[in-house]
Amino acid sequence: MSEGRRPVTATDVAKRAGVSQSAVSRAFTPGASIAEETRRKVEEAARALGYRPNAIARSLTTRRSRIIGVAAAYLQNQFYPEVLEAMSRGLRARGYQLLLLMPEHGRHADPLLEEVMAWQVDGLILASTTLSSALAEQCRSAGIPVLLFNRTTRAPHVSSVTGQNFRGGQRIAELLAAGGHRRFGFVAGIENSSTSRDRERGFTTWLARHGFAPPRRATGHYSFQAAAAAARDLLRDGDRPDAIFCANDHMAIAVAEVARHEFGLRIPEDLSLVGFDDTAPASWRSYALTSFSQPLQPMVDAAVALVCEMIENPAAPTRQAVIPGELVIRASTRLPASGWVERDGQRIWRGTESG
Amino acid sequence: MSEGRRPVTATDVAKRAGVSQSAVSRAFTPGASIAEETRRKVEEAARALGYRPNAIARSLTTRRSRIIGVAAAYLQNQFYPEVLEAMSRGLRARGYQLLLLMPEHGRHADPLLEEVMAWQVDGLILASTTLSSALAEQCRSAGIPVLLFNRTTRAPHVSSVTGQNFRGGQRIAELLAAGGHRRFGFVAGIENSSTSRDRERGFTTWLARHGFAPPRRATGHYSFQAAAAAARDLLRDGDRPDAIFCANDHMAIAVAEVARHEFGLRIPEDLSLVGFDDTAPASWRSYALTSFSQPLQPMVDAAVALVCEMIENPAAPTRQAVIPGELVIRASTRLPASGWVERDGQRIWRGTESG
DNA sequence: TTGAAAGCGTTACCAT
DNA sequence: ATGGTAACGCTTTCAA
Repeated sequence: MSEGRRPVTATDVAKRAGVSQSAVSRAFTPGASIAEETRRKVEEAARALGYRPNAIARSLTTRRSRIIGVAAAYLQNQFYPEVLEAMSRGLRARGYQLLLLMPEHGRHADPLLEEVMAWQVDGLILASTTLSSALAEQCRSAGIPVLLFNRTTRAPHVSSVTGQNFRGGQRIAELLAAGGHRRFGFVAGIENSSTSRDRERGFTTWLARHGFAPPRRATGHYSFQAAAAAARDLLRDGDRPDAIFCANDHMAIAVAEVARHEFGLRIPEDLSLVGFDDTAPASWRSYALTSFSQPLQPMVDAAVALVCEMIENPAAPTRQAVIPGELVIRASTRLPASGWVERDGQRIWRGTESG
Repeated sequence: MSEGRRPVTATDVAKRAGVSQSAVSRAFTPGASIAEETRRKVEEAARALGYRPNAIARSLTTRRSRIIGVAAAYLQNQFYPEVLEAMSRGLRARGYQLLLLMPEHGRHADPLLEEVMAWQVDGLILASTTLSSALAEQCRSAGIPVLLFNRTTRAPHVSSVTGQNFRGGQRIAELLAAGGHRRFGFVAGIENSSTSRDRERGFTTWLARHGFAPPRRATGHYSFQAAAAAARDLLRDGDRPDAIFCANDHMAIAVAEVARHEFGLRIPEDLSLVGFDDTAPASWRSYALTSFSQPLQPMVDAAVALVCEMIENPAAPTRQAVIPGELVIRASTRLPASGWVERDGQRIWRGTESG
């Protein structure tokens, strides 16, 4: 009620508890040496006054903000919101806050650098395939730990967490070939995205090695609209693919819509379709999209652990964590006679090769 | 290169520029009185040293963090990620950062209070229908401006930004009645959510006033799985509804899946379906969901403007902003002979009543 | 317009 | 274990 109430400080608490302000600080510092009796008095006074340590002042003296910047973009793709949600929880569990950094639409993430530096973030997670590598480089050279999530960069010595992009692409080629397909298509994400590139390389490498013609390709820029356009491109002429692998589920859904509703194709009778990520919509019955999974929680757990480790031990060597996924077979692709197992009500592609 | 490089401070810049540290501060403070020549010298030195003002230190003295806490949950619903994205950009444009606060799964948002207080956020946006009102109350009484987004609360004197929930519900009833439906169903979100309640009230009020039987109802808890279960409930017995209004698109999609794939119903021949929010998936051809829109950008713009206003003028009266939407008719409902107009390739329900 | 100096609310380092 | 005191990096008086 009293409007002009000044926020309660440690000094207020100290006064009330009859101890020094330092003692109050100790009472709120986990490992500090303080008598049980003193702590009790402080806690009581703090409770009575409604005191909470000021994180900003603390950051100033400790020179650690306990803030992690997370740069994201492209939240239309269901994968990222769920990542964000899990990251926020994961970081919080370790006492960090998540500062959300969204680049302006122009796609250059570099203005974000201002915020990153100004707020002295303890670490930065780049959770977007589309963000510029320059930002990562600048932060690194400013001594801020940078972790790439769901992407890598050409520059070595940058830690990252990704799924099995290359292997996923291979597995998908395997499954489609086993399903009797011969004319393949690929819808890429953004061209210079490592994620899309690796998935494509896995796909084409396997096909080439097994004597198949290279897939026709089009670019979907990770966007729904652009992926729809890419689908029109691939499906237009007579020699259209009978199986299309899209660099992620979000684009695969766009392709499914175009194939069905604009070209009247049946999936998988006329066209098999595979995505990547295994996001929620992939399991919606209308799409029943075969997809190589990127297990959310393990990936996020790894990212949180890694970034914390980098903060605590800046000298630690960089690491590229690759979290294993699996190819979940649904109704958008033909089911080969063998090569898969059933587990928890899902069909998992085991592959035709050992290993 | 040099590992142990200490961050550059204003004092470093001052030394190099041959001015006082205060002058450096002024050079970076928009309205400050400083000679052009001095500013130039400071800027040059700052550039040379790579100086950026430390936002944390600034916050400590100004007693304004320029951080807005945004509490969200339920990012599975496409509406919220897009809100988050727009909010981050909108806040940034006004010099604020977005601290993402995700409650633990237990659904009690109250532990978030710790962070809100510790970080001295300048304002708090509660962007989730499911977050506890208690948090809002505690913040308000701590003098932190609170804005409810896409929800309201029983307590008066809390500012909010919502869509036209009540009116939307009415419009939907109108459209369905005009389409010749007689047996209505409603899938609620979380029971004590103002948003779901208002939408339902609009729906049932209109139906009652026009002599229709009240809709059968089930609860989807804003969750995909629960909404699917609700659909099974509503569709199971012989006297099933021939039109279902779901409190949001996310649940409507779940209902569509169940109706089609478990009950073999055709939409809209056997069952009309309406959602709310008009999120991206609503326009996907496989669903073509009729939906009352909540225009994202206007809602977010209003929220950002409002929260900034509350920060700058804490004495300002509270406001409940209601952002108008419209009922977009797609193929998931029968199209009445009249009552709608075509605009930008979309069919908009104009209604049978004036006003 | 400018510089000196006093905070802002903590933590960290001293002695004690 | 405790209290005093010096930072932390900035903004904001206040004199000059």
